[in-house]
Amino acid sequence: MTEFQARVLQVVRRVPPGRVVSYGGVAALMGQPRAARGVGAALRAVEVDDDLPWWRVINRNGEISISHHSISRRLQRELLEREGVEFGPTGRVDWDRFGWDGR
DNA sequence: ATAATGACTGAAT
DNA sequence: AATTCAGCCATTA
Repeated sequence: MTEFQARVLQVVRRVPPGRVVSYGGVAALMGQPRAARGVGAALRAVEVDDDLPWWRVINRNGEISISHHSISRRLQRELLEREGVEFGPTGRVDWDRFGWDGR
């Protein structure tokens, strides 16, 4: 577990149920606003435990960002909808309604 | 130490 | 509004 990964998890763990945050958002909350890609790399590498709501992290366009050949992609949307997050006709989440700013 | 790889983004088209 | 491009960055080989 790298130092960077630990800081990422620290932020992701604070995202409330029914809300979503972008990779860049997590990066910003860590005080490293340009590390959006690094956040993705960390979530890919880290071993997910029960206390890590990884599914509440999506890309800036409000879309799920896991590559299409991944099983988790379908799962992520299901987990989000289960907590009340709605996807529009284009399969995108509205930031004004479900976005989390860190408070 | 180097290079390749994407769960990224903002600006330009 | 949708696509393209060029930086950015932690991981991994």
